[in-house]
Amino acid sequence: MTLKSDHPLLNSLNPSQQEAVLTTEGPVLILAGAGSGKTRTLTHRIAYLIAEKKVSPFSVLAVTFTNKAAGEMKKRVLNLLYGQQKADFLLNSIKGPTFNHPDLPVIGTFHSFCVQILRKYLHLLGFENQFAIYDDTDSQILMKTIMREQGLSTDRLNPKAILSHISGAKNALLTPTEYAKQAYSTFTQTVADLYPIYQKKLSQNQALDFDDIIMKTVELFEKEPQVLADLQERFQYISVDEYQDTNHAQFILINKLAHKYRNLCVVGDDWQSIYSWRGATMQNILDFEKDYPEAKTVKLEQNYRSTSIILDASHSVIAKNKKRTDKKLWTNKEKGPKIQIWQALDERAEGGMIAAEIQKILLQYEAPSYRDFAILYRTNAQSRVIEETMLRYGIPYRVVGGVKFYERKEIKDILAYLKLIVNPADSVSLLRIINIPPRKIGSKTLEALQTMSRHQGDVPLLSIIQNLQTMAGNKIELNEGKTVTLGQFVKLISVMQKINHQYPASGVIKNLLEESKYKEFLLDGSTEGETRYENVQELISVASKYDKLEPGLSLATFLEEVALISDLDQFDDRDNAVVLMTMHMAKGLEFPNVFIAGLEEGIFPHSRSLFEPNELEEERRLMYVGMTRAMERLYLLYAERRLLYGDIKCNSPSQFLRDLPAELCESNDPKNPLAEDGIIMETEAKEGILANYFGKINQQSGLKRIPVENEIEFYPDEIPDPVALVDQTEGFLTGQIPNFSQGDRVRHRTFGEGVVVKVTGGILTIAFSNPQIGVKKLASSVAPLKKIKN
DNA sequence: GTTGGCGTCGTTTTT
DNA sequence: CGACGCCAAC
Repeated sequence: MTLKSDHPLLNSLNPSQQEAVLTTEGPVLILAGAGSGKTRTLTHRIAYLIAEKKVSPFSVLAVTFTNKAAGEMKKRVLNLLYGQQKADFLLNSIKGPTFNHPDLPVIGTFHSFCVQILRKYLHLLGFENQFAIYDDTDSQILMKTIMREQGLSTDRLNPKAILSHISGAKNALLTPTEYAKQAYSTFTQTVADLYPIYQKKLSQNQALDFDDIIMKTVELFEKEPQVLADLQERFQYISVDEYQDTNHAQFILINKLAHKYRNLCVVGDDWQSIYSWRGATMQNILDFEKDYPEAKTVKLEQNYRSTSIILDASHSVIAKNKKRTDKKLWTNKEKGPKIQIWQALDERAEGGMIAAEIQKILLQYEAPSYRDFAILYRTNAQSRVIEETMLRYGIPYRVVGGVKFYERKEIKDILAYLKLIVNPADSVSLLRIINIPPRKIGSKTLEALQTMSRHQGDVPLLSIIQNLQTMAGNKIELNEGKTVTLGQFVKLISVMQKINHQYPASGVIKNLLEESKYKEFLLDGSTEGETRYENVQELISVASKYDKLEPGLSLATFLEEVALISDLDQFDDRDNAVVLMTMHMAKGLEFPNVFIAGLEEGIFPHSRSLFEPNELEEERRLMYVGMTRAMERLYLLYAERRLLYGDIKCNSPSQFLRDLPAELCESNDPKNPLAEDGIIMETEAKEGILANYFGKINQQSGLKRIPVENEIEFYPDEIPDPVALVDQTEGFLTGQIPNFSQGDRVRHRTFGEGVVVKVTGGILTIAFSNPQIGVKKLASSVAPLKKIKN
């Protein structure tokens, strides 16, 4: 291949990247390792197509998984094409998708791209083009309603589990009939019964759930060949980012689109496939060369992100996986500091060690700022304690994900109102807010309305209420008072619909707050109410970004984007704050300093995947993703014991630590977390701690040990901390919580009931009523004990 | 119809 | 430990 390295779009790229850019025609598979300049290559390739190959931007499509990735790509492509000034101007002046813009490429997520198509063509499938988009919560409410109607108890059958099976079916493009054919158990049979009802209800509400958005688009392509042909003709050059995360439906969707011109460029890394639980099939990327035999494959193996120590260590972790392609990343970067493996006393000390280290680095080096640090974890629940520590240390932080803004009650309420205003058929939204603020419309009234709706062929509830006014003397036992109340609600909605024709999105919300009395309802004098009101104000400011659009369209566009927004999109890397997020969320990001917390068996790898080899491999890929976020320093932490689901647990250090080469690491653990026999098994809490304190010290692997710092210093002095402290003289742990005294009756999780006969420091001597167990000594701070009434 | 108290339940990752 | 659902009392 001749290298035109003097070309401005090529001269900053390495040879493999250039090759990827220059292969403009036909299918291309770019296997891009972590930190290998994947986005850079993709954006340069798109810019090259347009600027050099004179492909019309209108014919270019690039699909990503997150809005953030799409936004980033859009920004970078426009920068390359037009320079920063014009790019910024363009980005600011266009709101919403570029689907209908003649001079810009379409760069968006799978979902937003499909929504654009469906807004235009869904009527061909018997839906209205102004459909609503249901999120998980909406779907759950709907499913619960269905199950109640079907007389299925939501106690015995979990609506979430049913929905997740339906989701799986949709990801595999199975219609209710097809799903029913392969139902193999009583549970899947139940799912097979509920799936068609769920679809019918969605359709009555003129709503699609997330999976429908993809599946309906594929259905549209199948049933309307002309639509597909038009789109094939339009999108002659297609790129897909993170191809390893596509599910079957997305795979089919893209293949249909690319079928005619076959100019399909997919980019991905099977080592970073972490969404199989959501239907992603890594097989799509592994099979690309089979699906497109003429494909050109380019491997990007030079890593520009991490030090060689981080790169080598993460490589030895991923190398343990059996199912993966072979590649070897390399770097020009220096070795860098060793990976720090730290054992903390408990989850609070873990947070303390992280906070102290952040402060230490900030003092030691002038350059880093808070935004250079990320704290990653497996589950959102872990963020809480770390957050508290950050607060105590006065370190500015930002939690991405977790308690989600768009899932807050007040936000969902306002959005439900807005959805109903735009789409009066949306009865799920109606049910959510018809009695918020309280209007004395309770379950009795609603049941009556729902019955009427069913008898009239599932007419939307709002129409039922409207008709109540006209058909005087309705036969259902709704007294006049109720009819009046309901009439007021209908009036409110119709007033708001008029307002929607006069004001842009933010104006509609402001009016709504007054008209519906929702503002009064929130501002009840409590501080909590004020916070909620602030959240609503925040929503208004988001909505005001759509104020340039004409009334009506403004609100509709706002709702559409909000429905597909994720919390990652709220993450602003210009914020000067330490970032806390899950490793899933962190994919695609990079930070100079990364802490991974909670490296314990049962947490990471998660307990649910411990016994399933495929899932364990996915956990290991997640570990790989987490580690490769780090540029300079990487810290891996685990706690000796941890408060988990209300109990104190002692988990052994994560098995992934054992995959690390000792010479690349330093540890403060007196035992060796890297060695097989240094691992204590999960045991009764007390035994775990004793094993840790008196257990065999394993020195054989050559792991470099750093001086053990006094863990207590990680708790700030000024704040009294009730957590157990190490009693140096006895070598035992003395607990302050909870306080037991002689004579207390207690219940132990496994030993059953007993009586405290002696208290020495934190050690309780308990006589259990079960003679097989007898008298035991337990550490009060960690034993799973509860006081019970005498 | 609304409120609050109490008990039970389940605890992953998310476009 | 926390969210949520159910039931009993207002």
